[in-house]
Amino acid sequence: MDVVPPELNSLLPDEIMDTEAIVTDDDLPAVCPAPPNPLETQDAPVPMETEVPEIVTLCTAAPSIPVQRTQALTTLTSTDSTPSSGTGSTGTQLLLTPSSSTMTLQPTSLTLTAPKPSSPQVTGSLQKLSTPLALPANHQLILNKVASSPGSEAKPTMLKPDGQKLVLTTLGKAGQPIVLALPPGAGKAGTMLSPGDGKGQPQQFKVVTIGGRTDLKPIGVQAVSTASQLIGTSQTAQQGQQLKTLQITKKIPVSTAAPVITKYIITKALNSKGLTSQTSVSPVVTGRVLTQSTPGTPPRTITVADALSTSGGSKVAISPLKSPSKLTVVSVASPSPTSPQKSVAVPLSVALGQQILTMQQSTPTSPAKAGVSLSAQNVKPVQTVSMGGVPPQFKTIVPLATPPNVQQIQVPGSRFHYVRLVTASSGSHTVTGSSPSSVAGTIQPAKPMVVNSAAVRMSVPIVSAQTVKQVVPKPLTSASPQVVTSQQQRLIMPATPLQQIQPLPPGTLLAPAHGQGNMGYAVLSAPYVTQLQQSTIVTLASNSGFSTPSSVQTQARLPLNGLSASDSTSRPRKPCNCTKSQCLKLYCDCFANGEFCSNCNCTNCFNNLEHESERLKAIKACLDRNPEAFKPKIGKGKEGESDRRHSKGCNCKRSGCLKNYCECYEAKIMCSSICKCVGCKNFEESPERKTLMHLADAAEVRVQQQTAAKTKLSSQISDLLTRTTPTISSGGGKLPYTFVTKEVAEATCDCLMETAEQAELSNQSQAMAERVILEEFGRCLKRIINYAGKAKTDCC
DNA sequence: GAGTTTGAAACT
DNA sequence: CAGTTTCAAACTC
Repeated sequence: MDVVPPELNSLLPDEIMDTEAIVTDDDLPAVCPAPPNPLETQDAPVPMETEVPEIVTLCTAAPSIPVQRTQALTTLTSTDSTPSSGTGSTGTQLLLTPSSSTMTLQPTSLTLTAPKPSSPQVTGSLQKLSTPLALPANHQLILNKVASSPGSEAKPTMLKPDGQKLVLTTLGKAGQPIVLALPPGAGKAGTMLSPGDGKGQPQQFKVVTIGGRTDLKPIGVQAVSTASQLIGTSQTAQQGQQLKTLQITKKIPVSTAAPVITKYIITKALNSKGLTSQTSVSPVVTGRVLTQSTPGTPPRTITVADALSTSGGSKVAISPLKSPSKLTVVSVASPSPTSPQKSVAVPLSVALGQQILTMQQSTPTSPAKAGVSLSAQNVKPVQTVSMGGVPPQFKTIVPLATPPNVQQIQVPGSRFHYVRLVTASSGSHTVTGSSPSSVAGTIQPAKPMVVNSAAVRMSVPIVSAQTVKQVVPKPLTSASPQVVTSQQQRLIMPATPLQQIQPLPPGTLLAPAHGQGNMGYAVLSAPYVTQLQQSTIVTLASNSGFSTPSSVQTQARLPLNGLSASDSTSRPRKPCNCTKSQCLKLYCDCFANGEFCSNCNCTNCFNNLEHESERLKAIKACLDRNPEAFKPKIGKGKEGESDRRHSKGCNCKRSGCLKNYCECYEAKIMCSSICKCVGCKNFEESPERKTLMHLADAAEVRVQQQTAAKTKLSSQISDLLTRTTPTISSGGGKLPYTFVTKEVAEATCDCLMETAEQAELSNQSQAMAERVILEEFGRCLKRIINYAGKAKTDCC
């Protein structure tokens, strides 16, 4: 069994997990469908967003590349999702030619094409990257733009403020990591990545390196420096950004070769201002990196294909959450082709906020082909259905056509919840454990195609999505359904406290992975994980050859609502009790919050994966009625007003806005000018409100004090009794001291507290109260001793 | 826990 | 857009 290495968790930058660091952008479209793939005509055309997503395609240009499986990644092409895009003189090209002898890559070219005519930066600029890459020693290739158009680097303005830098890194395979960095100029091309929302958001710069040797850290460093340069040159606003490099070492079994130690180096840009919203991390999938979330950037599709033969095709979709939220990366296993030479084009489709990054594996049958073809068009496995007006958070990707088994793994101390999806073909692998030390062991040596992935959370901008894309499960078209012994799917899902994220509906995409790669990845939002937990897991287990379904059952289960136990306690979600709405109307809080119902008391609930189609219809209906239906009701008020206010205002008539019927009061905010309430008492100077507040505060303090007192008392009593009992005798002999249980101590505390309260209520003096309490305590002790003695006697 | 009240959502 | 109905949560007893 593969277990997500705990190291991934520990090594992942905090910012990744920090939802607060996520930048939200309402303008981002939820999902960017990948451009139709000419090669895969059977797929229905992917609906396009209103905003045309740009696509970045990484593909290997050299079909004839020597079989050394390694970096087939040769071409990076970013094009507008528009089919016709990409032609234009405006394209920017980056040429990369690895000079390192150690590199198995054929001289290739990295081409970035930004078809956006409107972006001046891109226009007519052809940039070449210095091909002679340094670092042959460590097998690292870092692409830097050697000659860039004068404007690109020199002019920070060239980059849109919110422009995002695209850093493509590595794919390195055994000891040959490659880092591709798109310089600002390229980023321009990157305009594709950062469409001009004009939000002025700082660029994000992330470098992720996967695979390669253990000594890759330097790469990260270098990448960092590069990134820093880029940042410094391209974006003035982002000065002071810091980069962190994470290194994750994994042993990745290769099909026929000995296991290779692969290191994941995640370099992230940190905003010196506090790591906040500007940080994002490129998801690392199966040794591939692909994505960057770019808050404020328009929908874009990035497709990357690399020559990694070991990985299975997969698609990754990250659905934007209503607000920053956690994303889950799910690896999807698919039948792997029999082709020994695993040259696989792996289109990765990831939707970040409005970006979709499509990873797909084309399963070439050519035995000796290291060549990788990759294009956005290969996104076929995933079908995106446009749901007009559906918010991004509802962007949904329908479960895999061939649902995998899911195994949930919770790594102690990790904020991520891992769920592994295991395809039916998987053997009887069992989870080896989540201990950090088992990293290398987490991957079955027998699984040649297993690729490591890192859990990455990306910042997902809030999208005011006008469209919803739904990914429909596609039938596996991959060639040979050869059964692979180790097809595994791993779902990595960070679970963060809900309060940190806006509840998000399923925004996930699970695309059937094709090809040899046994791993696919998808990003799931927590609700989906919950659903998977509820349904898919079991279902899949049943129909799969998975020999140890029980193991699935016994896997650490995700806490409710995708929250860890601690998280759940921090903000438990109230279960709904809907009876007539099928939980498909806004009456239902779960639905309104974009969550699946989980552990609710509802009847005839349709707010789950089993009724995804109905649910989507309902979502659409709600959005038709009110496009803002799923947006947070509590938002920022106008200038001069309170920071928080109800977006629509309340309409209370009888509650005085001082009961929880009032949405303003419930949100603990005061009514504003837009409220239409009658007899409102929920305003700053309201005496009633102040009284309520004081009462509430007093009550809260009282509860806290009582709790603290009880705890302390319990501890003291327990300690006292524990120490004294052995010597306490009743009728001679020692009493069993095990009778002082927690329950006994607590019961004693309850008695004392009750006595204290009665004394307080009867207005007794403190001295008197203390006396009464002590007397009660004495009685309690006596009773305890008596019972203990009796128990001893009975026992004897 | 049952019944009532309340206001948002849905409907007309 | 206004009035009415439906609905589920909040509240009361």
